[in-house]
Amino acid sequence: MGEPRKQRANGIESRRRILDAAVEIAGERGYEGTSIAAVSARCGLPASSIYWHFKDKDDLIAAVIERSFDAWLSAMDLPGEHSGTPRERVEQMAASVAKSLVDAPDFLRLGLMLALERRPEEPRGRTVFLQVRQVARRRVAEITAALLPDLDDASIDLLATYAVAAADGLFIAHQTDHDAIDLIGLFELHARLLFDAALRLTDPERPHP
Amino acid sequence: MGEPRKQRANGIESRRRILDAAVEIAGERGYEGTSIAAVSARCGLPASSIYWHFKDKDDLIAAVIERSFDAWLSAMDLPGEHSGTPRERVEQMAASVAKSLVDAPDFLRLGLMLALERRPEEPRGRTVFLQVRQVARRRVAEITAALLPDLDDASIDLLATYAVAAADGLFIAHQTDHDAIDLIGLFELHARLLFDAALRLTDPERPHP
DNA sequence: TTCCAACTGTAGTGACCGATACAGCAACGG
DNA sequence: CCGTTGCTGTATCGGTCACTACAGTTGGAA
Repeated sequence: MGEPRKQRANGIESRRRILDAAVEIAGERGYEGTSIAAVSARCGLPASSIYWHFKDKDDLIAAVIERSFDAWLSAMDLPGEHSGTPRERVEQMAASVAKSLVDAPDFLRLGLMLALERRPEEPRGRTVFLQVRQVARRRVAEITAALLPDLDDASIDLLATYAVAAADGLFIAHQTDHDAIDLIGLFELHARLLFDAALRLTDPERPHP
Repeated sequence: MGEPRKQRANGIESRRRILDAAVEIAGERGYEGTSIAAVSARCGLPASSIYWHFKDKDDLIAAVIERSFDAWLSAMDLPGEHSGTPRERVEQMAASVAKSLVDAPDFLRLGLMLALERRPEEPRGRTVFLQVRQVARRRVAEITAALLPDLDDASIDLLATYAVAAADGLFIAHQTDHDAIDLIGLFELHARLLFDAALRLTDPERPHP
């Protein structure tokens, strides 16, 4: 069997243009509001090209989510070195996440839009988003456990759930009221609150500050 | 001039049925996905009745938001008595908000769905939601200032913004993963984190816990 | 009883929806 | 040169969209 035939140059280029247009429109108008005609008009390619690259509209949206997720991951450079105190490491992580969300907001933006919907036949992009997000939550739980070994499992789970859920909320506030919200500052506060809470949970007898 | 003619009994009843159907469908499928035909099918009234009660689709969605807001407000019984320590009062408020969001989730649910969209011609329901939410944020800031008079304005603003934004995130987590998320417990944690952070902000020299 | 406002039912409007059929074109391997 | 493959252009499908025209129907006021 022959190797897969090399695709022509403007094939991947067209796919990129379609996804670029789709991520814009989906971010403006949601799943249902993303019409193929609108994507076609914005990227300058006919509908038949969109349907050549993607099976159907659901497949297109799922591809948008997946590409946005990759872009977000590479925008977020988690500090690999285990440097500094645990508190500093938590603050570094929060800053890194905040910066990545400012630079590559599409993934969380579209994902949350899909997540809030509950249509009878769930879009594939929604399940992809929820799965990825579940993985992220577990990662946060692992890191929390590594930084604060004294925490019991229930506390770790509660903290991790709170950490990512609240981060979603801060992100939405930033997206909704772009000018008035300092996302970086909010994530700094978020990190401090979380760390203090973690310390309190390790030693419930600690007096209130 | 005669007094406004009393409307017939099943006029308001029909209006209620339309709104009930619309809030369900809008909560499932978002703004664009809420078709008049679907609302008509679910409430059993023809499209012409919907257009008699509401000017157009935008007006219907706005009415849904407004009614959901009223329902949410009356589901949230904020403790009027200034009883207990400030810490206890904050925890009571958080519990009250959490309970109201479990009992009457439609307002925040639909509002956040609309808030995340950015269509060129903004739906009226979205502006209504954002305005109401801004008022709520100011109320939180006022209460914070009253409970902790030593806080400067910038800290109050930061805390209030964080408080409502994070609450949104917790709510979304609960809506998205209804079974695995204990919204009441998360709001308890939320209240404690906020109060500790407020204390820290009043006295930055306070040693870390 | 008559009248009129408050609705409801029927039957559409043109525009748009997602999706497809299919011919045509460019570029490559042979 | 040919044939195959990757991709685009045109044209259209049946279905659904928001919305409307308009003729009932109902019930209280006069």
